[in-house]
Amino acid sequence: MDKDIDESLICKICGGRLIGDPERGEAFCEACGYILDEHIIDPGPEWKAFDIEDKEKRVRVGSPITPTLHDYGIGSEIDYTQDSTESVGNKYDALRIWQKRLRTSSPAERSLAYALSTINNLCSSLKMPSVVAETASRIYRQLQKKGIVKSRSVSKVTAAIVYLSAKIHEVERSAKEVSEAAGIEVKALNKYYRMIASEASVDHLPLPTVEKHIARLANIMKLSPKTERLALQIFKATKSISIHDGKSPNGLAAACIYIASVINSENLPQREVALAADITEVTVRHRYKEILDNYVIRQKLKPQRSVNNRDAN
DNA sequence: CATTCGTGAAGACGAAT
DNA sequence: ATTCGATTTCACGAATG
Repeated sequence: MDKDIDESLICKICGGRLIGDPERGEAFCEACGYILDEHIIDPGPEWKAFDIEDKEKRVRVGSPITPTLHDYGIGSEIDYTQDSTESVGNKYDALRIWQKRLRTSSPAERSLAYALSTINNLCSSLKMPSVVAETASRIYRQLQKKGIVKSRSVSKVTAAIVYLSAKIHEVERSAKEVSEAAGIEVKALNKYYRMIASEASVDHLPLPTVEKHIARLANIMKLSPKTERLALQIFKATKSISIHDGKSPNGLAAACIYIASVINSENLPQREVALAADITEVTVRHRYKEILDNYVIRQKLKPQRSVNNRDAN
């Protein structure tokens, strides 16, 4: 049964047999106890570059690092068994102590570890892609360095950071959703969000989001592609005039969808779009009335009647 | 009956003072 | 810090089909 042992299953130190799976870094030598690698190596892609920053930062070495762990997942401890019998053993004892201190003993590190696990929990309960948690973790580190998080509620700070991170990655959730998942007040979330958004060095929040709201709402209420396209069309057509200023993007998106559904005779109840957009029917009514008051919606059955753009400038 | 529409009062928020 | 204006929400009733 030894014949199917290949080269990689031989211990490089003593020539003994390796137990386990060396491909995943989980193997150790039967004879001398040598551990091939103490890390579990993800055999998948070593890193994913979501943006330029990631491309610069990630190196093609070692197990994938992640900002979501307080030591970036690269923590290791100096083995007690190795070298401890040599004359320099005391040196290693000292190193071991220092390493322990650096890893978990400083208050900053401890709170960081706690905050990052809070972030991870929040992101997973909101079903967000892992990149959101990673960005959130990076932001948290930034703010901790600047002393922003000191003496502030961890749950509120982390919630606000996740909220911001979701915006950055264009998987925005409503303030209500995030605050519920974090177990804090919506008002507190917004307060901390404002503070954090101004402190964190986030270059550009991705553009205004009415179009994205339409796409998101269309997605969650399973709108027909036809209606979604029409809703977008309506928004673009009405965008130029002043009626959109200062209105909530949600309301605009909901109104466009509602109008589109009526035109396509899908006739969604206002209640449904309002519910999906997390606003009230009244707001939907206001927006859609404004749009109808200012624009003539051309019936598609009689396209020859009206002209395309009555409002050139 | 369900849905839609209109309205005043009230809360929340941002801008201006 | 307070005031003011606009927006959104709530609560209600009426109109529509």
